[in-house]
Amino acid sequence: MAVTMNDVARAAGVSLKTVSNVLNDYEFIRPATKKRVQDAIAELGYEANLTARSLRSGKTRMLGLVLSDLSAPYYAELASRLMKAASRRGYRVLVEQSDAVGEVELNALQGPFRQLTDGLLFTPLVIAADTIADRLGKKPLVLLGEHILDPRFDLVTMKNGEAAAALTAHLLAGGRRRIAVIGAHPDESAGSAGLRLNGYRKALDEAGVPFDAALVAPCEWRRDNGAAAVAGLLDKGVEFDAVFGLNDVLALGAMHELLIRGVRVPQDVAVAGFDDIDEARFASPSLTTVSPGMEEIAERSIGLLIDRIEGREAEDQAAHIEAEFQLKVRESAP
Amino acid sequence: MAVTMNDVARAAGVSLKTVSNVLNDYEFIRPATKKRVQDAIAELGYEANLTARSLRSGKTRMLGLVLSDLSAPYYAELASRLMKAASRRGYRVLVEQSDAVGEVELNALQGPFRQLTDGLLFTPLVIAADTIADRLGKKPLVLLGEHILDPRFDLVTMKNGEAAAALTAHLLAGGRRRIAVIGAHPDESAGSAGLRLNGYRKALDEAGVPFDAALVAPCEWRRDNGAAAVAGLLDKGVEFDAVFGLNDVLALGAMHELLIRGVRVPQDVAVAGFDDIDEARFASPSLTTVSPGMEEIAERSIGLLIDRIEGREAEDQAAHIEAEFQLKVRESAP
DNA sequence: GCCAAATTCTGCAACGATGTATGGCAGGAA
DNA sequence: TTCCTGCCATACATCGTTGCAGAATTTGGC
Repeated sequence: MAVTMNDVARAAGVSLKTVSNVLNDYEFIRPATKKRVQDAIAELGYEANLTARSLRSGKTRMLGLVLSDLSAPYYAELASRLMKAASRRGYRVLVEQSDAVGEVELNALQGPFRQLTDGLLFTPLVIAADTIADRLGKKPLVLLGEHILDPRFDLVTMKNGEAAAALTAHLLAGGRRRIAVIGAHPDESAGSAGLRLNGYRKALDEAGVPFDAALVAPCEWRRDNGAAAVAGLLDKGVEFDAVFGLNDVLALGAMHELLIRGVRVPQDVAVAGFDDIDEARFASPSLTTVSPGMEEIAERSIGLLIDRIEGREAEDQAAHIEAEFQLKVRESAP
Repeated sequence: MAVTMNDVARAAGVSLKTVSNVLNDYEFIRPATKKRVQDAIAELGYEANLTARSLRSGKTRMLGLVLSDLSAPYYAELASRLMKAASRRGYRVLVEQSDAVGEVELNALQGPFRQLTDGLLFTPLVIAADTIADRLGKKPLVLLGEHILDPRFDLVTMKNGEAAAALTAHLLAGGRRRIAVIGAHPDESAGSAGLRLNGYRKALDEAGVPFDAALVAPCEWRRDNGAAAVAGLLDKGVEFDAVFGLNDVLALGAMHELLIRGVRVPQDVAVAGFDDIDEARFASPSLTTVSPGMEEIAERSIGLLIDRIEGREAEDQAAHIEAEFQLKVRESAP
């Protein structure tokens, strides 16, 4: 049905292999032959069969991206950028949503998903470094965003702790003393939540402000949870003059709840988030947050992964890349 | 390197083809044989090579999704749902971002992207129905969201016109008479923008409110454009008591600009959007909008596409499915 | 116990590309 | 003339799977 290399070969009066050689830029081909083949290709509208090529070469030119949920704005923006960066280098990205379910994460590491891709960008939310190492095959893997600083794995991330500390310091400098933290993950210290919480505590320490566990609300990073967490604090009568949402959607959910209840932002309570999603700039009031250098993260993680795949990177050492962050001071916490 | 069907066959003491038969649920296999094969598979940790299977069968069990930009919240949420719906049926989704560039849309229809997928979910923003028909191969295609109501194509969409009319009627019922519209696409009538604008005009007509072209601001559907459009209207001195953003991010951008300039929402100007993205519920004030029945859209478009792929649907007639919408009245336009 | 039919299993040839090995044919050196 | 080298093109095997056709075995009816 479709035009194959064989048809092209027949049309150009050469062997099948010569067509293959033309396509793969083989050195020794008479210009005249090359032209005949290329003309035949154009005439017949030949397109290489990627599946056959993959079977033969063992490469798919697809990268896997494993994240919890594409509908989360941060991941959506990141995925969009990653796909564009990959596309520029001749790769596609296949996305797998784990919903933070360990089994799905595992399957992404070894199952059919792995087979379909030449390398993986992985955001491990549930499974641990040793599990990854166990199940990891020979294909390259770059960890994304979280902070499993393990000599076995490449990692591209941002300065979670430093950024959180800088943001907290900013709130403290604004005179806030009781800063609620929303979105902690108590059983985890290496993930973004843990690192950001550490940054927060460090900034408090440095300012000599005591840490109060009552101000920390654990929850998953969703808008409605942010709102519920603030509601919980208010209902319990916990006093606070600022809210630090460990990511933007949490902060925005929290801000919504505050405003509904007549709490003024930032006059009564300042609000700050983390991620600088597009929405943060246009919220009302606009949201003070940390910009994680997403463009740099996308570009460098794709670059690193493809370098590994194509063997351009020394294999003996894992790369640990930390993108630069920027504090974005806006209305919600001036 | 990897375990192949041949290895399994040897281990189970059967022919390679019998292993294949077991994997493909061939009817006539002795239970004992089946078990021997399955045990061998489990023991060796055999996993089918999807590339080889694709080459042989001509199917990839991947669906293509073509949209303009995954970082737009509506598309991100839609893509997430589509991927989950596809996953339940044993398919994966490969996303292509067109950035509303015609050439990319074309390539998605016929290039390598098409080859990698068994069927396409396509949101045509630039190219026209005839172009699609020209370049369309034999693989199934379902149009998504836009309104190319053409007997040649399957279409899953929502009642854009009706919903826009209902929303406009709601604003009119609230006493608004000068409703600005943001995000029109003047050169296009079959797309979402055109249909929604028509619905708006229809509702005005029915209420006997004159249409004023000065109230219509054309722009692409981005948050910053929404803000800029409102700024333009205000600066030009155009009077209005409501803003209808043709989608939510436009409305949210508009609302942001209004609030910055001290215009009260909804007291001075009501604001309404379209899409009911997650963010709408948590904006401040929360955004009145139209919920497009996204779950239904996702479920039915995936179902339809897979039915076509697997030949379960009569081929002689295109399906035109319109999901039900819901008006979500919130604070921004009570 | 025999034959036809039903069941169970197998071998071969693809799917469409690429790597390896090798075959011709020039032209220059011996 | 003979041999070698460099250039260009080809044949064959192969990647791992499934469709087709048919071989081998069992079953059932009488």
